[in-house]
Amino acid sequence: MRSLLSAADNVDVPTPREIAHADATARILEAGRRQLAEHGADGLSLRAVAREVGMVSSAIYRYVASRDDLLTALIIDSYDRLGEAVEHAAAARTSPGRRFVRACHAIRDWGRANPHEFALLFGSPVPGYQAPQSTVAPAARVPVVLAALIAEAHRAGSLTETQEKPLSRALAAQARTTRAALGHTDDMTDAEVLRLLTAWSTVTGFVGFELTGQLVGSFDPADAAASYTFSGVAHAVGFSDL
Amino acid sequence: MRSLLSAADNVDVPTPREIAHADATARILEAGRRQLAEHGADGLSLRAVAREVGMVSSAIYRYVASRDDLLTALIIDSYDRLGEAVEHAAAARTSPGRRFVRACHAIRDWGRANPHEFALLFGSPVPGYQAPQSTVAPAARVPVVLAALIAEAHRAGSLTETQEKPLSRALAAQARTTRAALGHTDDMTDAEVLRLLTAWSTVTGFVGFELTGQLVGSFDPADAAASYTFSGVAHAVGFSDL
DNA sequence: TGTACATCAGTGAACGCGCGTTCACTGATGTAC
DNA sequence: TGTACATCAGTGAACGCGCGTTCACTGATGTAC
Repeated sequence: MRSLLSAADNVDVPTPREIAHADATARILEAGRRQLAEHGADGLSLRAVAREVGMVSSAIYRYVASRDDLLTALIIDSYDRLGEAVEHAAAARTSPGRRFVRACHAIRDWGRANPHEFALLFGSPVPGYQAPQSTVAPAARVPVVLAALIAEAHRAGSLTETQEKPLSRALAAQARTTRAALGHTDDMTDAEVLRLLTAWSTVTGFVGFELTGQLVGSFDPADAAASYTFSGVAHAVGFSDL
Repeated sequence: MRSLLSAADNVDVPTPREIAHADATARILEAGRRQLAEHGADGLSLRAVAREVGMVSSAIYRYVASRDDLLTALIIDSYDRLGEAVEHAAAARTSPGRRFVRACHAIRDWGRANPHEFALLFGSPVPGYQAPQSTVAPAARVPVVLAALIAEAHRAGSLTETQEKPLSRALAAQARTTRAALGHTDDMTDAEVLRLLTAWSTVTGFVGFELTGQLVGSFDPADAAASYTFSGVAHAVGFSDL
């Protein structure tokens, strides 16, 4: 009976061993996250992770194929956490424009709280490391949120139509592909997706400046400048409901 | 007579030994630059540099106090090269607005040609490394160039006055300080220096996206998007002479 | 229900590596008289 | 002009370190009959 049960359950219900394995993997990821937060991507070492979870270094290989494997998992995890924070901020009950600004602030807040992770995602490419396909979807989460807000305003007709420069054929094709990838073939113009690109660049660039200390001596406590800039960004995107 | 000569010359003319020392230092910097370009900041090792210049590793310490010392020198060098490229682009014989766009492209071009250096300047903070005061002036070169173009257009009266949101007291104070630091107390408004901040953020963010592969699958060969974006940036700053 | 076997988690030692930095040294190049 | 001495460039060995990864192993936990 028991064997029958477990045979049936094996299809979807995890065995105790599988649970333990998943638990240990989670603890390793958590330790890796702490390592990453404290010492940055280059300070991430399997041996240190092992030490932190109370294993001998070789035991890690039961759960993780290599250092690069762990790093990839942490990148995906970081994208997901940032994405989650931004999605949460964008889910407020206000106008799309206000939610857009909130999303920008969420990006900044997350970056300030997790500077090394932010740098891992948007800063230097880790030498010798090539991001695999599995990071693509998580990486798109933030743009997807921003795009949804723009499309919402577009549908509501509240997005200001600025006079647009004509796009070259190549650029228009890229814009169309990108809109399709974001799921907005019909409720977003080519010019709008390009304004999204600009906005997203501005916010990331601003936060990058702040985190790498470029603003020291000018806009150093950058809260006021951030608010001003993000409002301006939303305005430039065309939101009229700020 | 010789001793008199060399005594007199010692004040400003370098002795042969000083020349040799400067030469070796230059060769070490050059090797460090190559290391940095190829393997990134974390792949930079004094031993590898020593190998490349044909010295034994300990000999490097005749010329460089430590690894961090070399890294600082390379950071300054990178800022200076980027600054030089941008200054050169901004020196063309056209309208300030067009020169501004040219400067943006120069930033992008330099970043694409020197991705690891770009990442060193604007990407992740190197773990455990604190940028010393000596990097501040070189770091300001690009903003200084952009600010000069804005001020030039301001003086010519060709800068569009958009309706500005009022600044908070704190932000206005920072804007004033920044204008003063850039040497534009009288020919630039607070709003204008904030538009500079936004523009500079956008360009850096855009180039960062491109270099870290965030644009793969959307605006991947990013030339067209870059041109479009940088024109838009210049327009947003207020240039009407594009 | 109890025994025999397979699976898996974690150990401990070892591999080879490259690193930054120190130190006592050998020669060559300059300087002072 | 020639000798005595100081300065500096570069050598070679060594230090202690932490790393990623492999491998043969011990026990404990599960599975099959």
